[in-house]
Amino acid sequence: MSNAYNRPDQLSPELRRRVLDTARRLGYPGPDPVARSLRTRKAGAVGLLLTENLSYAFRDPAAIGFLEGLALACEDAGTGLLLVPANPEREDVASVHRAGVDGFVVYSVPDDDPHLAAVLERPVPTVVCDQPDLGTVDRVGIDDRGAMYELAKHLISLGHRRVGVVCMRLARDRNDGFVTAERQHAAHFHVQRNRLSGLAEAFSEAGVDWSQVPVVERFDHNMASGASGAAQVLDKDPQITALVCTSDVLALGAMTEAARRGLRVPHDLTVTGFDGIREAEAAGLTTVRQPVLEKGRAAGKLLLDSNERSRPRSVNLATELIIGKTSAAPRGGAEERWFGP
Amino acid sequence: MSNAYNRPDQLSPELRRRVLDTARRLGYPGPDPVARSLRTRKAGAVGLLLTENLSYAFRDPAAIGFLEGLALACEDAGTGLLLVPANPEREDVASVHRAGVDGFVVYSVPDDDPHLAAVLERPVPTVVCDQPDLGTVDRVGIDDRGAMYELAKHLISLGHRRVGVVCMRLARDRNDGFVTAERQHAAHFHVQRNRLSGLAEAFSEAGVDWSQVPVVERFDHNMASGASGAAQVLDKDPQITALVCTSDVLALGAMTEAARRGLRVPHDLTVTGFDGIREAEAAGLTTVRQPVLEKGRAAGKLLLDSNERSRPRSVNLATELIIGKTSAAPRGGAEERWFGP
DNA sequence: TGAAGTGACCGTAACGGTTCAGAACCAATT
DNA sequence: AATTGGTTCTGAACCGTTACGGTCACTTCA
Repeated sequence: MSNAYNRPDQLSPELRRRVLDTARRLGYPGPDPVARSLRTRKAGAVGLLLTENLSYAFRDPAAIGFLEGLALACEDAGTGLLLVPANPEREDVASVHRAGVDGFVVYSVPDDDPHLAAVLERPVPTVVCDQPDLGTVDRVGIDDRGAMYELAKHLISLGHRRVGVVCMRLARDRNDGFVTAERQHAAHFHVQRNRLSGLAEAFSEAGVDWSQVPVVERFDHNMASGASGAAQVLDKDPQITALVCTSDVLALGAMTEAARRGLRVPHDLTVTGFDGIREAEAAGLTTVRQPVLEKGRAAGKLLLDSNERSRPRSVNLATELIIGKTSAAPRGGAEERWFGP
Repeated sequence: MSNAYNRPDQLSPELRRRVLDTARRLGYPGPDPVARSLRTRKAGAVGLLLTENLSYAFRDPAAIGFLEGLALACEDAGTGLLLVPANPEREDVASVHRAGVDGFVVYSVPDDDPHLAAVLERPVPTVVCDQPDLGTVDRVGIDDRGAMYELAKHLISLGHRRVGVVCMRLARDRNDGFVTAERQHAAHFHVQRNRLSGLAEAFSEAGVDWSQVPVVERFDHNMASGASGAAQVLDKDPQITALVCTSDVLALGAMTEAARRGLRVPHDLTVTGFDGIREAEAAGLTTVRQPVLEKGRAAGKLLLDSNERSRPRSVNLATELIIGKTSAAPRGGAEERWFGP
């Protein structure tokens, strides 16, 4: 039977035809993929776990780029891509247990996410992306810390000393407001933690007391968050000359808030982002470009040819500092601001 | 055993603990999802089939919106979403046979796509989207024909009589060039066929000989196609006053070509799109807005509560004609063009 | 004291394929 | 006639789980 469908050379054409005929006559719908998977121990799909609601993957430009790259790797291998629903609100990891996949890609979830723990318990190869190196599974990412350090050096060389920061969520709990040094240091999101730490290091080296720098966190990642975060920072210290955002989306939001306040970018305020999404390029944003598509593709490749016996691999992709037209030297003295718009 | 994991109430806490303990000691990785699926006849995932390479889904704005809506419906139901790799170049439908899913959503594939045929043979509920009503499975879509008819009426009322068209691929074979009446009529993509037919009807009613209207087809769907398609139409008949594109992406590309030629939109040339994507709104494009996200969500909902015994449902969502700033009455006489730039 | 009732626990039969060993068959060689 | 070799075909084991019915001990009530 199975042979008739999958191994035509194993039997005579006549028998094959007869088998297939009666199969059709009996209304047999063809081999059941699940039963086949059980026997062959191959699901023909890889699972993708992300920190956010499933639909978030289609709203965030960087996530979309990552997905596109991952999808490219999958279709090259003829593998399906299963988006695993992992509601971050609930601790329900059943969806991870239920996923019939040959491996997992985990994209930017908090270190202590129960879904991640559930994935690691599954006896299938796993690639984590934008996560700390666990030592036990493959990893792909960038040098977030170094890239942000370089961006900060750029701002410092322009003369910025009084800055503010808007960052994405740092942990699973919602904290829309200022961030303590404590919380910065203990952030559960690898990416955010390292970007902040790169910033802190560069500015500390330049003699800035980092503990005095206003850092505002936003749970939701969209332009509105960037705008309101920027507002909160600017309210706290109107004299900052540069606003560093840990993502382009936040930075684009911050730009709208600056415009709303009549602050000209970069003349009155320097704004920087991170990611290098298309919209940022169009806006001429100073940012760090990271190869999101390549990241997805690399993750897929790593997963799909994981030789059981190779030690966990760790891949760092290159980033590029993009100096756009949203960064410039600060205006003369801060007191000038009194005569500003 | 199974009970220890899934049915804590069926056994004493003490035994449960003991079972789980020894399971851990023996290195038992938890119940196998594939075997579970086989037994329970539930895969916990729905499959998505689209006409293009998998990664296309993440490049096309309308497809992204659809996916987001579908993902929303899935996460509401706690279901996974499996992207089925269906390379349109190859006739290989194995990926459809291999997909362990509880149902399929088919999004905008050609009528004669072998993958679609393979899906229909699978004994699982299916929802087709942007496809003709097959009568046997659920369908969700819009009134492409009516919406385009309405758009055409708008152009006609502005005074346009000499127009050109750039459309997306009409069949599985690549035909980057002019389209015969034959090919328009026999188009295998339901959406394109109906949009063209709505156009043809409206303009025919207005006394235009549709067989003389230049219609250009592009296989790849991106802005570059829109630009080159516009170029081809304008080369053929420089005197057209309006360029109708069957998607916003094509229209945005057409706008760049118009700009390159020094044609001011809408003063020298009216350009219209279809879909109502964000970028079109930003550009002030005259277009038909369709609720792509709702379409995805509706498809998911339909699939996820498909009562076995209900007759196939057909859902048409409402569209809205958006009159932007890329459409206006044609300039005086066409001969004026001779003094143009 | 015995019958009936209640839980907790256990054993087994599918689920629907794939795989592989070996049976059956036929032809050719010794 | 018996051995060998090769091909085609059949049957059974296995993949790992869940559903279900049955056993067993223990309680309750007449």
